[in-house]
Amino acid sequence: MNQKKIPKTTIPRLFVYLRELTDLAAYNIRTISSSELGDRTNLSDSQVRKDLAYFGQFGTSGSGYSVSELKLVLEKILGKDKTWNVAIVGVGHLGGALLTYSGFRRQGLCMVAAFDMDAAKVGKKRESITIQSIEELPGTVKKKDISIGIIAVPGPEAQKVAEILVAAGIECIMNFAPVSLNVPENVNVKDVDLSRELETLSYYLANRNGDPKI
Amino acid sequence: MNQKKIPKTTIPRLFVYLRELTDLAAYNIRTISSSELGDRTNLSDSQVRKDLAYFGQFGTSGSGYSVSELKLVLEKILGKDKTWNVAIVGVGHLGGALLTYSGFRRQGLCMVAAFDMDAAKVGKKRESITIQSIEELPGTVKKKDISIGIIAVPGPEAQKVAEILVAAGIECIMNFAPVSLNVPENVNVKDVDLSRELETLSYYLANRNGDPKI
DNA sequence: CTATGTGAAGTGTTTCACAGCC
DNA sequence: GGCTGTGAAACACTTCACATAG
Repeated sequence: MNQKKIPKTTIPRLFVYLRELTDLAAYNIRTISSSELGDRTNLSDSQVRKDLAYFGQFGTSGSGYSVSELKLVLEKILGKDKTWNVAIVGVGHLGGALLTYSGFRRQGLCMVAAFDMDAAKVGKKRESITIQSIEELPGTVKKKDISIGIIAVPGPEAQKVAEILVAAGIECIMNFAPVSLNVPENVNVKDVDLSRELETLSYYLANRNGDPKI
Repeated sequence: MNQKKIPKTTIPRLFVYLRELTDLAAYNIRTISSSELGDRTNLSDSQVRKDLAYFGQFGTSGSGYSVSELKLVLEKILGKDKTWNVAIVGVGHLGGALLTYSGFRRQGLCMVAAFDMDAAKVGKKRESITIQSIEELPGTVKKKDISIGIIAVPGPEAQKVAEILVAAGIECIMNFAPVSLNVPENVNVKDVDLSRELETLSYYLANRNGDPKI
């Protein structure tokens, strides 16, 4: 086995490097060293080298990495040649914002459908996407080749929505509801709990100077 | 030194336990074992026990933990008796959604001010909060005792905003911009990069069955 | 008999430090 | 000289397994 095990933490960092390289390329910078790339991303130089070394040898001793070459390599590794169709379930404040969030499309993620349980919202349009009833989800997932589902419904509804998504064949879920979802092993769930993130920040605020003892 | 080092990963989990305990208390469930709490949060029983044991001995051998007691203990540890004032910078789609996101208030986080660089937005109201010019930030932070800042501006503006927040005395920042911020050591930054999270999900989608090699 | 609390073992990740190359 | 690629060491976190308590 030639291939070492790649830490789960490495992949998100590769996306960070890629963004930085895209910026650097725009400024016509030709080469960059691991330590400089690390400075720009708040990571250590050895971290940068190790992450990249999992996938091959792309650098040149003495001068560093070619920006354009490394950018291409990362795009290949990360599958940026492909685009993925995304559906959102729950078009409240947050869901609506995500629906219109321009950052996704730039990264090869296409928001192609939106669903809501609220009959009053069904049929309304948001940025060229017509909100559909949740009953239409399975059919739309197939028809539009959707592979990622975003859950942006209130906590108590989230598990039910997850089951509908899984039944429709979705294997990648981004969950904004503050509950722990139960899904089959083959389904990948990424929890993004905004309150919890903020709360965690505030914990450190509360225990800034004192000890974190009870 | 009586106090063992607490893993950084433990704190977010304590918030997860607390939410579950709040649910359990609402259903009048009196006691819970580590393994049952683990099942409900998708964590292992030993993980639950270890996390709690960092802060003391709250369980009873043979029967488990008292729901009400543990809930109280966690609220104390996590500083849920306090509330924190939050300001948001950047009232676009995402910032606007966060501004009106009801989940924060429930968790002791009060959104009290909003700022935007766009003069057209300044003076407008969103959910009882009047959008202010960024120049007013330092004064408002002091006047309203704001301790957490949320950055929801486009990437290129984020670093500048971070500097303004830091200069105003903010030590906790939640950053939604897809850039790595440079801030002094005493400032706590939590990056929430929605595109990156989705991209990471899609990476695993792309490499589901094949090897993740280049 | 059930379930906690906890050292010890195991696993995963990051940093160190240096040989080798440009 | 400067910088990469990489084993080895250090560190961090999770799981195991069991003595101990109700």
